[in-house]
Amino acid sequence: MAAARRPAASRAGRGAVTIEDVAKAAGVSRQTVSNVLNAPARVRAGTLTRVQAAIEELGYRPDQSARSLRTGERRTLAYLAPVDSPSDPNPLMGGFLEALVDAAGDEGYRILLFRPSPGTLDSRPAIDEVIAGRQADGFLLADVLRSDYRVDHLVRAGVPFAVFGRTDPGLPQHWVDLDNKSAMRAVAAHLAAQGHRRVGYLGAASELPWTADRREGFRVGLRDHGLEGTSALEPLDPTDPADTVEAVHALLRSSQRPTAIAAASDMLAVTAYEAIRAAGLVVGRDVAVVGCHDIPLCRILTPALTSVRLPLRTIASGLVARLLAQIRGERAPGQGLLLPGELVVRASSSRVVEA
Amino acid sequence: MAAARRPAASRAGRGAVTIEDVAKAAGVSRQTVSNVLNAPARVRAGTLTRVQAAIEELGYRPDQSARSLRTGERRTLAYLAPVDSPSDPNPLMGGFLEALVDAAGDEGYRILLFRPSPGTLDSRPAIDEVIAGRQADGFLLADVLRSDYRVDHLVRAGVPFAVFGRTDPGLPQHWVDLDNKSAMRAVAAHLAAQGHRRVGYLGAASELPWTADRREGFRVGLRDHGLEGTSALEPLDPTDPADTVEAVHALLRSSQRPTAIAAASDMLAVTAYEAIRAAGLVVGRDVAVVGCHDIPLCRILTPALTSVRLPLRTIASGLVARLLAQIRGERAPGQGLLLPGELVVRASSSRVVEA
DNA sequence: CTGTTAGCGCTTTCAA
DNA sequence: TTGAAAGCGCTAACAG
Repeated sequence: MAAARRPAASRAGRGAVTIEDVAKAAGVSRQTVSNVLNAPARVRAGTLTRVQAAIEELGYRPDQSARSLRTGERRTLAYLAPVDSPSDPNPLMGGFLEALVDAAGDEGYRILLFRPSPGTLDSRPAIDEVIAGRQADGFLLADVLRSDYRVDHLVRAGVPFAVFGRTDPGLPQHWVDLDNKSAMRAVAAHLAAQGHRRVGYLGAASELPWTADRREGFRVGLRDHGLEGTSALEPLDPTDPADTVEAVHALLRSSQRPTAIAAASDMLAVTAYEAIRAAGLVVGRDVAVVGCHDIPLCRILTPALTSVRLPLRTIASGLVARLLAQIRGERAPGQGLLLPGELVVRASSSRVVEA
Repeated sequence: MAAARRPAASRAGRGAVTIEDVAKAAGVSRQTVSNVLNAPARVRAGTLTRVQAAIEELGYRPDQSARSLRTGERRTLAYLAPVDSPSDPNPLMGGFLEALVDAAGDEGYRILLFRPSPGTLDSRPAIDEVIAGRQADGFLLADVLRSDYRVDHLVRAGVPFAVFGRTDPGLPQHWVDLDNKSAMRAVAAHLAAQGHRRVGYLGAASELPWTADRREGFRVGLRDHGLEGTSALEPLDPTDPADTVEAVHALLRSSQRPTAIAAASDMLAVTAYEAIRAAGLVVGRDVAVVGCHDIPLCRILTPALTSVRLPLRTIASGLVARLLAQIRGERAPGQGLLLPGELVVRASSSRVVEA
């Protein structure tokens, strides 16, 4: 057999089992095999099982390239990997990608990772490249800004896409987002329930929309429960811990020293831990702390950090569902999906404060 | 036209600009356009620029599926995303993937992410699926075990692949790995240089080969410098912080209390921080700490954590180079590549200890 | 229900 | 140096 003669790379390249091989083995024509795969209803039961047996036997899978060329479907979704600043990588990116691969895989789609070519800031050429090369049926984006030129570009290109986050209304888009406001309201509610009256907020300074949303949500939460908020601080450079430490110290030194601090992210919360300790106070006893994102570290810290968990799998499947609905031309399952975060209460905020 | 009837997906699907369009625009035949792309030397300078102008003008890119069908090349590398335990996600995975995408992109290749279907533990069916569907030209693997059935499977399948890590010798493989032993020797050397005499080691209990390598390297490092090592500990469940805390306490309570602790990973080091504090000691002053991996958190901690940085970009480009060499049938640039980690000294271990 | 025919967009002989 | 013809593996019409 020719196939057996080829030593290496035999299966991957030429010489792989084709639809013709299956047809021959099952004693039918190519077309019947194709029907078995794409329109089983048209095939008589007997033939069906016989062909399926042959497929199984030979380990046949349709060549994706051939199928794509014919149908125009790529069965691939392109994910634009965020230009992750090496200084502040997203520890959840790995988990999110896995969730994405699983969600897409459930629907028979694959995930193609792409990025702007190194050294380039503009993602548009990279997007155009994928479109022009017909490498994907649609696009997935994360970390979308209020006004995002990438979304703009995809809209113009007339290509299906879905985003995690969302721009200002005005641009048509299918999106999934964490309900940042409600999440932070819930944090405020939790702190109120624990008996806290004076609480501080440690915000991040970033153009990502959740920055403002979380602060606003927290503000509303304070009002809901008649809490007294020490001023919401905006460290200038969230990647510089010294800056954040200074901000926390300012909070702690204030005449109205808060008994709890809510941070806009877990990383900020960690810095708050350090600052609180440096001030001679004990986290969880003197000052409660709550973070956001629920990165793995939260469980490792002492005390373990209360945080808002991102429903990564739900986000991923929501994105895939919305994107596929467009690709298939179905009515979308609602254009946007606002997901609640899950408050995971741990030791950093579980002590009840006396009035 | 049937194609024009399709409403959305217009550019991505049918109706995209084809080689024929370019040929028409440039007033040449299809093949000439193809030659411009694949064998520019064969085309007269004048024609070349004219065709290139038309390509630019129309934004033409060859349809990947068509090209693949013809050539057998997929220009795609499949990366098997580790089955990331939700309990212990790898915070560097995002950065590693980005490095991989960049390295592959430099060579004109894309990265296809794939995983075993949810609920399945065995990656082999997923691998077979990619092979049989001819979706990739080769495979990339990480977190390889000493005896790894996935490597075994790829060898059997006769498909090109490269791994981050390596199995026991015996299986043919092209690999890139961190020189874990040397890295830990360097850590020991660093601690010796700082004047430490009694140092402890906090090991992880895992079947990943680096676990043993790092411990062994550290042991050798101790000998090199005549250091006294408190027993190397193996927390039973590295994901359970309480367990690790207990281990560190045991170290600190020992009659030969170490003045420094080297941890096999940053996460363990963080737990060591907590345990040291719980014992009423100050990290960096009473006890120096060193981690490994240099996750972003290291810079955020107080004191900032000394750690061994993984050269992710070099790892990625080394993997891609080795894989492509096989795919192209070139002689590989050396089968294995052992890379040094970079010791990043920070405040957690920069105080010099008096003798 | 099954087989025949055609062609997706591209590259690769081979001729001119 | 350029053009004509063939065909990669598959699926969608259509014919039997």
